[in-house]
Amino acid sequence: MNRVKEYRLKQGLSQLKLATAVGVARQTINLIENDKYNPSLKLCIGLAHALGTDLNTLFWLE
Amino acid sequence: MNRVKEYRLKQGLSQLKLATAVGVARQTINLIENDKYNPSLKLCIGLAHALGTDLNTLFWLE
DNA sequence: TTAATGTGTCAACTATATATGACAACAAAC
DNA sequence: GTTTGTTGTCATATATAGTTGACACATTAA
Repeated sequence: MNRVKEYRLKQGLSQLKLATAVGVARQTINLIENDKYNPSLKLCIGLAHALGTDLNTLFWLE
Repeated sequence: MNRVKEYRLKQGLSQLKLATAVGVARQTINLIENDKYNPSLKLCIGLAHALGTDLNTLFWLE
């Protein structure tokens, strides 16, 4: 589980807009949001920046 | 850049011990510490747990 | 109705994270 | 002066992250 979808919607972005903002394919965002796989650190950092937040907020769920 | 080496030494662990604690090869730890590549989120989370810290501390360097 | 837009998913491909095995070089210990 | 542990690095191999193109199914607007 992660909070990518929550923060994406908070910013009013579609999967496609977030994907192009971050330089990946739309499917990649979709798979991450649905926990279908395991993104790279570089992509996680890109997502955190694009969504105005940080790694812990998006991916560190204790 | 990341703080994996710093926190590994803080815990008195060798690359090998950290690698086996986290379930990867020693070379993988070595490459991450020397910024030779881009680990997966799952591995980053494993490292954070093994080193008693969190994602932001290890990988969110602003 | 038709046209957009957003999402979920599939198949096939390419790029790269990670594994395995090995070697050199150094240090500390014996 | 040779063992033992640690690190850096190489080369080859495999698993999987991420791409591209496409389709179905909604919802909303014209």
